[in-house]
Amino acid sequence: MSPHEQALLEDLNPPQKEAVLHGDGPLLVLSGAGSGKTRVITRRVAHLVKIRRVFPWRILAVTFTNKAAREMRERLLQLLGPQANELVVSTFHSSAAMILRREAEAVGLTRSFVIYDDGDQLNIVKRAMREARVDPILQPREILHRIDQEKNAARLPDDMQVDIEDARGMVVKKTYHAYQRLLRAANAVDFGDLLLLLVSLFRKRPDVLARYQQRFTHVLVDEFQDTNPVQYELLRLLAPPPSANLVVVGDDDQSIYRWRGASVDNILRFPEQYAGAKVVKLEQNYRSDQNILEAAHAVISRNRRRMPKKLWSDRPRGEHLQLLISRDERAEAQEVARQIHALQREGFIKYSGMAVFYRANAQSRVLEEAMRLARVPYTLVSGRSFYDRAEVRDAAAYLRLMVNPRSDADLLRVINTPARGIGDTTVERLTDYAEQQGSSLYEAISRPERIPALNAAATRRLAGFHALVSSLHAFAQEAKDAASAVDQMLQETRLVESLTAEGSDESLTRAENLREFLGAAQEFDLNRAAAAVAAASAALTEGAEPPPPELDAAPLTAEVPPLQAFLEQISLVGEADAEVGEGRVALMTLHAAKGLEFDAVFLTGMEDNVFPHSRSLAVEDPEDGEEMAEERRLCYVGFTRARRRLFVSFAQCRSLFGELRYNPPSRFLRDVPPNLFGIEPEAQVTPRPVSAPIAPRRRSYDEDDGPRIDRSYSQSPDMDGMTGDVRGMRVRHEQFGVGRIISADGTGPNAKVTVEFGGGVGLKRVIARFLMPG
DNA sequence: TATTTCACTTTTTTT
DNA sequence: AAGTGAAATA
Repeated sequence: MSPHEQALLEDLNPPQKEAVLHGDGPLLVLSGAGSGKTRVITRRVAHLVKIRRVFPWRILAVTFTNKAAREMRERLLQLLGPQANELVVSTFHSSAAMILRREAEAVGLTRSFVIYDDGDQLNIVKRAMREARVDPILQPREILHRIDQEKNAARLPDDMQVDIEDARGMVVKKTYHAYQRLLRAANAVDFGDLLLLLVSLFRKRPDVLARYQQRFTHVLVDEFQDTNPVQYELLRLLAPPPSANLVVVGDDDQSIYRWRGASVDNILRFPEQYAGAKVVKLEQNYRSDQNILEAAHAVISRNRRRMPKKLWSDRPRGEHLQLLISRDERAEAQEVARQIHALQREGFIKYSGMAVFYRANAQSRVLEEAMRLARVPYTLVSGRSFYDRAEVRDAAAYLRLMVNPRSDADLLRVINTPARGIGDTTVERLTDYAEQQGSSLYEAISRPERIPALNAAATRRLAGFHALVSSLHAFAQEAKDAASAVDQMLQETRLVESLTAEGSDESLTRAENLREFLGAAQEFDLNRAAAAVAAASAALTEGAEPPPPELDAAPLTAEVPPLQAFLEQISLVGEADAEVGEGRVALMTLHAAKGLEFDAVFLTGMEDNVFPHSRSLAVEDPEDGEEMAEERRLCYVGFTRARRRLFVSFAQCRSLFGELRYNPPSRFLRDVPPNLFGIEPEAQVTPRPVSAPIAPRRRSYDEDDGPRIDRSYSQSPDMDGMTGDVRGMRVRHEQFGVGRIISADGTGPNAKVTVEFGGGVGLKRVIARFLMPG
């Protein structure tokens, strides 16, 4: 074995080595959380290139999120040096977009097609509904959702099997038809199209498919459990069963995108589909201390349909999990901030090693406020908040219009931004005319005088707007980098000036955002230049043979003009990629947390209806449903992100949706054995089996119609978190019933509190951990 | 046409 | 509670 090879296999355990060394043919790597799967993928790629002499441009590594792609690219750069730049490492959507751009003509698009986001999609659906003259028995949102589902399932409108009796289905199908027509007319695609159009291209054109099959002899997929049918179909086309070199890596316990059409079956049935596939299990966890791992296992093991496996680790037991109980969501956020401070003061864990998770984005606001107040540096990892701001979207719409003036959705967005006296009436007449002519809006305003029912002023303004767009379009053809195009656009549209002129604080911030947008373009140009240099130097790398000229070895992005590439990044990547925030605590949703790890993790909002989400509880038999199973997996993902410290936190009430809601602690907390919180089973007042909760004494209390708290739960709370503002908090005690905290002393598991109980019991001093929130 | 007001929905998670 | 969209008003 060469020293090179030895270095690549160093510090890998036997199954990891097996996966890296696996020769040709399909391979399924079942990798538990924290079992080093990224390491396996990257080492395997390095091994392919360095030892097995596979050209890097023959390797396609697909991930699910941009974060994962970026991380993988970085690690490969370390392992391979500049050669790594020739690999194709990207998300499903961006690699599909790259290929689609090269083959645009074959699917009825031009190379300069644009990618529509959510909001654009909704507008198109509304238009499609009008044009298809469907009964509005379904809301546009609902229809869009169902169209998305069709796309996820790899079905075009004609593939939809709808019973003629099924009125709703027919509405969806008709709208879907019109929707696709509108997108094509606008030279635009949505997220789903990126995958679906590529699949249908590959199906219709074996010659095109063959080119890519020949090029990509090695395909690797990360997070395979989250692929949906289109994605799987794409893989099957590119790397056909049963014998292609397809490596899929995943963990059925971490499948959290069922709602988006992902199907766990893909991973469960892979060994059948690719008969003879080798299966490797990675079950040793290197990340989390025992207590954390056991808690995670306790939660996930209640799911029925799982691939058999159990993570193990030789890591120490570590610290106990900590439960934080607060009165409401503000107190919860404060408490989290306090604990963060404490951890930071201890000095073992830096801000950058901590993360706060929540189920839904709406929960982030309070947390942010508390962090700001407590002066905890944080970054909100929310995919794309910057690019979601109205002014930034306006700017992006102008850019897309520059590249592709036919993009009606973008044109409508900015036709009166900044205000130029083109009102709803004019727009309505314009769209009517364009629809009737079957032309794009841009085309229609090239001769506004032909539009009937428009007055002279409106005609003049439309002509002016047309001149603006066509001037920008002309500029875009020449633009040599993204920043100059953005700069030109900002100047000609006077977007910044009009905001500055408004003078309000808010509009000044928005103007600032636009300058930041220009900055983002400049940064993009710099990165692109650097990448070009790196790619050029890779070609000169010692020992790298030039690819045979008859083969397509060009980087997939080679011919894409800079402005288009920038737009693509905006649509597909968002800002999370920009900077993760050094020295800052990360705030994110549980979904965004997938694939990451932190020394300390705070899991907030651990309440039924929040997490598990109310939607998963709204089904007939929640505990049995696939919804609950997915929430459980999400909880598992959350727990297993933590290396050393895991804090779970809930609030006794929170204002949700405008009103105060009292939610019981999350059922997932009940699954965690109390000893993991540092509570010894002997210390329980009255131990009872979870399966047979005894009716509580104080019936009057439990007869309210609020949600029941399983009393077995009262064995577990650790009142450590109940520092600070506990006075006045309502609590409940096994024997004494409900009361209100008067005062508290001490901390930790033995903290005592004085409580005034009702029901004639009066003042009592009790140990805090025998109380539960009431 | 532009601006203001008021009723109304919205909150699951992301490419 | 806040942001959106439609109706009412200037």
